[in-house]
Amino acid sequence: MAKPSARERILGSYEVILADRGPAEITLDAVAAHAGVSKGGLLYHFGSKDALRDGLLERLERLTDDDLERARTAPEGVVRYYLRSAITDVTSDLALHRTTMAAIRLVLNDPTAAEVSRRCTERTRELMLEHVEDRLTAELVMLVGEGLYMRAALGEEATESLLAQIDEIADRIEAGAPAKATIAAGHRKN
Amino acid sequence: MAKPSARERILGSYEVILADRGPAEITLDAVAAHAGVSKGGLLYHFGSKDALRDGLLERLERLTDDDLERARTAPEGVVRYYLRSAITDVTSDLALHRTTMAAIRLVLNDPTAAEVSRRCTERTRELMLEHVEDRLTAELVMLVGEGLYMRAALGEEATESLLAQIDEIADRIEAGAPAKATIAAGHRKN
DNA sequence: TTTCTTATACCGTCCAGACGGTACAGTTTC
DNA sequence: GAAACTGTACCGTCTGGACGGTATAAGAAA
Repeated sequence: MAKPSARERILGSYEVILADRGPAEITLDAVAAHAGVSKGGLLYHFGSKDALRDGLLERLERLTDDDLERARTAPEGVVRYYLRSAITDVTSDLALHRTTMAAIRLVLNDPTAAEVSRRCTERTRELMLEHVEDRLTAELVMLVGEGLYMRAALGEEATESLLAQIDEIADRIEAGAPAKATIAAGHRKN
Repeated sequence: MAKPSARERILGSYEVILADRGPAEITLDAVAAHAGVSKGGLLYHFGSKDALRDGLLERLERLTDDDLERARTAPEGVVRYYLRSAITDVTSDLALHRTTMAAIRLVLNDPTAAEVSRRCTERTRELMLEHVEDRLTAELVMLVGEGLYMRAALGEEATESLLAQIDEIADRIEAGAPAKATIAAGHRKN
């Protein structure tokens, strides 16, 4: 990967600036400069700022699907895989994490772009539901994960100390879940 | 209450636009129009856009402190109070919620303003630590709450169905905590 | 083999409009 | 009569985006 295509580089710069400096500082000039490309060059690949946004969201969806596939086959199970990556990603340089951070910033800046992000969450939730005993467990795992992403987005230090406690977290969250066969002994919603 | 001062109205409009439409659409003109005030009038009260931001963050800090005081004396306990308001606030029109949403959008747009928000989180965490048995419990409660705020900020529908499950959520999270006192049995107060 | 054509991948400049902010004179409200 | 505005006019800067030009390489045509 000595030389990623200019297009990829531009998209990467877009993400980095979004994730590190926030939407307030994202301009075509800034992206072009960071990517080592002229503004004209940038506009050759992405005809508008909106196209840049669409490119990011597209990438987010692709990377998320890849990650869900990895989660599905993770030996530790979906719950622990999800929690682990929500914690680890904060410091790791996984492409998905950077893309996610950028997307969060983007969507919170301009709520009209929220659909893709919602779709990604929804798919994660579906996968989670297939792998836990009840709805509440899935909900809590998701919420803890979203909390971690929130912290990362707010620029708080990584909570790496949680890494060693993943098993305990998962155990606690699953603690009250009904045993395998039946769903929720009191309330079920449709 | 029939007529809040123009200053308060302006700040309110600033919050509403931030929370509903996002930082991308916040301009002095938009705020002035929404508040029913001329641009000159706006600038009379807030000499610059930054002053508007500072006003919001100041209000956030004040409302947060008020809320922490309420949490401290809530009969259901800090944990349940915190979870309940993180769920309820999504739909309720409490001033704190709107201010928080606006602040989240603001901070994620311009990370340099993150300090106040961090301070509020820190104070909440401290209170939480005083009222739970161990660190992990506090951490999980906070994370679930932050997850809920994240969802609200992303514009997802309120998870009101969780309201009925607050006790179960709290029980699960506290499940593995070293038992200093009876926790799961009933509401514990301090 | 040289020339012409076409496609791709850019560069650099320019411009209209938006935005933050200033200035200030006039008007209403307390 | 002061404080709290309104309204208008204006300025400098930044930004997105349009546009025309350039370099290069690969084929097709002569």
